Amino acid sequence: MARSSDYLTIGQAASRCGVATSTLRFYEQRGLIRSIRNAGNQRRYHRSMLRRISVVRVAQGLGLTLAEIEDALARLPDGRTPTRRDWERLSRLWRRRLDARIAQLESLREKLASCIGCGCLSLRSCALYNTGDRAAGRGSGPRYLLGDSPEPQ
Amino acid sequence: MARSSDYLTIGQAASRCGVATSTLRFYEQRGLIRSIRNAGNQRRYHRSMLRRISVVRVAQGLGLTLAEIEDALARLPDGRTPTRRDWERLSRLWRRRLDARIAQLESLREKLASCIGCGCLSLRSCALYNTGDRAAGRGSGPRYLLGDSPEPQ
DNA sequence: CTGCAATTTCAAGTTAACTTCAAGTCAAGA
DNA sequence: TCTTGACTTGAAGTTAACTTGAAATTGCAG
Repeated sequence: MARSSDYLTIGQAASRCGVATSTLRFYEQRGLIRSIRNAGNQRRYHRSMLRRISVVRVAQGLGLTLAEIEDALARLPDGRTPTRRDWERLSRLWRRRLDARIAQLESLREKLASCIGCGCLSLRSCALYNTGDRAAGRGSGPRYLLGDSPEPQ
Repeated sequence: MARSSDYLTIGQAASRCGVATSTLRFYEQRGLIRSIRNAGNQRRYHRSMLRRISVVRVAQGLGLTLAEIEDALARLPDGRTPTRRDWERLSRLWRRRLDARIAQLESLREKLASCIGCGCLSLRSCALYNTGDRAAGRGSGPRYLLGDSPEPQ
């Protein structure tokens, strides 16, 4: 029942999704995607997995971390590839994140505009400096440019 | 002529700017800021340096990397702390970055909205998937969530 | 003068999201 | 069968922006 054309090698899957093969192995190791093995221990991806990879990539484009994406996908019943309905729910959820981020940037822009003339940058009085938008201080590592998640989950 | 109150210890400067002392040492090592040394080889920051640190932090809040900030500050005559006029120019420049980023996110939001119903995520036809907004593939390291600089410099 | 907090330097660690490398195995066309 | 390209694993490297740690000084209050 499973035609061989339903399965792709890692190279085929990677080129279809526009990612490197190393990325797919990495995603699999993180548990974001899955594969089966052929007789020679090589990965084979079911075509439906392409959809799941796409969702991951779109979510990344929206600014989600792999951990958040992992979490969202893990909430799908028995780890299935998102159905149309799942995707509807996910994209609605993520849209709110995007809205929040845009609002944040717009507020920043306003503050910047009102500060262009004043040049104050006073630590006490400048709204721009006291915006609190900076992704600050939790642990080491790079500072994330998209800022903190406004609403976890 | 230089009152001692014109100079701050690293701890004082750090707490005034809301950063860690290690951050100031790191910035100095990167050439973003400067200090003089007292008799006992400890750093002393002139009050005007607080302003420069503020500019760095604001720029980071706008999503610029330290390399870009470094570059912008390096264009100021003999590395002076930004004057009101300098800040005017810088903030106008950075505002354009912010505008571009907001526009990018808004376009993404539109695409997402139009995809909520369709659930296609087709690699060929889906606008969302083919937005090209992902900060992809230049070298190793983390992928930056703010995307590529739309206009270098 | 004592004692403790703040500071110094330099090296190494942290985090995310991957990539690169080494050394070997598998697949498939000529 | 030969050869070449795709695939395997695990470990280590990459990048940004810092932080942490160790061992030694310095500053200042009492």
